[in-house]
Amino acid sequence: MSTPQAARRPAKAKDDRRQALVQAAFNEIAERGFEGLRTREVAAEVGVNIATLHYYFPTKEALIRGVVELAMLKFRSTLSPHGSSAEQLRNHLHAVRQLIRDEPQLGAVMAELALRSARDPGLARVMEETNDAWHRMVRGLLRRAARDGHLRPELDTDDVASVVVATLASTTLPAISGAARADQAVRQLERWLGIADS
Amino acid sequence: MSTPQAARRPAKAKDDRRQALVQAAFNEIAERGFEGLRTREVAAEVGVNIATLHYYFPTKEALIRGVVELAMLKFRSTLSPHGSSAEQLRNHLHAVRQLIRDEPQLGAVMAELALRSARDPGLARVMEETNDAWHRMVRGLLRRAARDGHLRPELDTDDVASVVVATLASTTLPAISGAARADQAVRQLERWLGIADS
Amino acid sequence: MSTPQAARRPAKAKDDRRQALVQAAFNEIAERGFEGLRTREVAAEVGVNIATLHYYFPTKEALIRGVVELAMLKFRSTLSPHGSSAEQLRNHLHAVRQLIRDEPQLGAVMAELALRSARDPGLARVMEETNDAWHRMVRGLLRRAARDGHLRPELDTDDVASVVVATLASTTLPAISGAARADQAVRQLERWLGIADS
Amino acid sequence: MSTPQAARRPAKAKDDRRQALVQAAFNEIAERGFEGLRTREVAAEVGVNIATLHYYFPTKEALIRGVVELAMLKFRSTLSPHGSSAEQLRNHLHAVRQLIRDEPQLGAVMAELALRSARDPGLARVMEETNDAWHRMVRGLLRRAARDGHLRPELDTDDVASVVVATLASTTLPAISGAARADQAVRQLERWLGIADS
DNA sequence: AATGAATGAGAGTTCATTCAT
DNA sequence: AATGAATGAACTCTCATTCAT
Repeated sequence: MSTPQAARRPAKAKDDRRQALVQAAFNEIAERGFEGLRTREVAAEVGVNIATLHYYFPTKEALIRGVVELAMLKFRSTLSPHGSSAEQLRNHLHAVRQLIRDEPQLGAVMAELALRSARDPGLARVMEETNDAWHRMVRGLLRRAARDGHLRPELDTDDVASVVVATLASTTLPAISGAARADQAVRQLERWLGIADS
Repeated sequence: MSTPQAARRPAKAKDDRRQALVQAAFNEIAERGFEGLRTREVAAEVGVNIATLHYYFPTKEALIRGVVELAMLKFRSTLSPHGSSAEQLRNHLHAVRQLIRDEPQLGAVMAELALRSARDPGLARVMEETNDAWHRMVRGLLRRAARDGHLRPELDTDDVASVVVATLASTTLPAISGAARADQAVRQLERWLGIADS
Repeated sequence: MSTPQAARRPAKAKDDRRQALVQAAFNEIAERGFEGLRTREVAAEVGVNIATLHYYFPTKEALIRGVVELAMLKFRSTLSPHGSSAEQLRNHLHAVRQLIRDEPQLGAVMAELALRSARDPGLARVMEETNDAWHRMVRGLLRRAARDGHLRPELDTDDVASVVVATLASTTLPAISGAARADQAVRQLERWLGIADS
Repeated sequence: MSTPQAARRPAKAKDDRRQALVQAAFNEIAERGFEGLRTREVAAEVGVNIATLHYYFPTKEALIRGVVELAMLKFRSTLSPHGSSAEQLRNHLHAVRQLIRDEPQLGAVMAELALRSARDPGLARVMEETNDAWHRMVRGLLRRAARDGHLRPELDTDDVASVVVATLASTTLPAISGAARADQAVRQLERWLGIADS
């Protein structure tokens, strides 16, 4: 039906539209919460008919699963450490802090997903995996820093990782941890870890 | 017709039913989130007609405001410190940790409210007040502990309070901070503060 | 509990409250139409509980029947002719015109009742009686005026009465016959009848 | 699949259903008044789901505005005079009289709208425009008739038009102006205007 | 005589989903 | 691949009415 050479790449176009719908749903959840997520609004944001949305996602739940994937993708892409061994820990703290500051939508969606996972075992599994990966990564950074002498060796890296992750995670709840408080917390974390700038 | 002791107190009865409805709504939010809050379900849980619910609360929003009050009451009642000056800090950490562990519903509702406050300025104000009070209280405990020599004096109590509050607050997101992780985080906090049990 | 002299006149008091409720319902119908008649609003206007209204009027329909009575009473009290034989006709035109102008509420209620009578045979009978009485009265005035030489004798008093009643009745529909138009119509009627002032 | 003549016209089909819903609402108002207008009943009369009604009309008020348009259309289509100059006036009286007789529903709806316009400024404007147009048209007929010598020249055409319109309008209130009375009134109007048949 | 509390039935409206085209 | 039209189920809210006191 289409020559290999000048083929209209249907799979690609289809994927584009799928992604556009997922991104629109992501935006809606960030702005209005699951409480205010309306499939019609998502379709309208992309400029397609509501029936078209159901062509790509048979149910609202399927669309939400798409949002979960997207959110995990966005979040995990920030996790990978970079920079020299000594700086990776501080880099990570700053990266996550900045991620939530620059794209608060991701924080909002992550928090919405965290709450929803209490009622959705499948989602709970996904969230747990992501969270475990995060915890392991932070713990790895801590161990390396300790080995390199940048950290007091008597620290239990598992426990410290829990505080780090907990503190960073709480920045997704703006009502509880305002921007200023989030900065204070991260700064104090750096002091305790002995990796403060100055 | 009624003994003085068990006298019928109509005002009390009305308050009772109001509270029963608020508590039922509280439970529903904890279990299903705002996403799944249905007035009919709330009425059914109390065993009254949906019209009766609207007799006490003209709108769903009014009912939700009732839930906000209840949640704030429940949470603030845990804030008041107790115990000797030296132990108050540790007591508080344990009290909040235990509160979320024993009544995870309160944690769930607090987190739901935190997310909702992003779309509800009135709620945002209430949450901010409560949170500020919490922060101030923790900071007060830290200052007293520092003055009494139980804490390293060079610590910035404002920043440390932010970490403490952030860590404790994150325990309301079970998906991010499982029970074990929450315990680890609190333990590490105690170590850093120098108030560990053993 | 009360001496015979200073007796609380229960029958009278009861009637007073009944009448207050009917008058309040009358006002509501005038302001919002049957479409907007709410028993709770009627009770509130009188300052009593909704259950008290149902003590006096078992159903909404019973209250409406009270309003019908009141409207008929108010309207019929304007019908009785007065003044010298020669002036009675003009007096009547002016009286009705002024009644609707001064108490537009009565006009509104009469029109509401007129429409409702299409669906309420009992009301239709009452309205027909009142209207027939009105028509007969106008016709009587016309006949007397003709007999006294104040009117052209060749007029068919029945037909003329129909025009007079129709024209006056239409003043209850403000949307169709504004105040100015109503005045014009009455003036022209007087000219045709030869009873104009100047 | 479809002949050019009976081609499926989607735009037309949509309009058809819209009109069917408006006509059904029109019928309901005529039969039960605004007091008894139920959207579910309207949808049922057309044989569609209540949600379908809301697909075409987002709110009940929007549906009512459709009814207003329809009523105005129906009424105004009768206004255009026809016949020779001398007969136009009589034709109009008969046409309106017959309209209300043959389609009493239109009369009922017009009266309902007249009453409602007291509480609905937008509707009041529409009614006033239609009514003014009617009044002007009747006055125009009167002036032409006077010019052509068919009418006594001393008549104030504005005032006479008011009586004519008022009398005809009152025929929409069956309770006040029964069929026989309406005929009498129109007959007498013709006599006064000197345009009676015999 | 009067009321606060409660309710059944039903109102308008919303929403995810389906289906013919 | 896409859509306009349609729907069933459910939602919040209303209202006349009832009942124990």
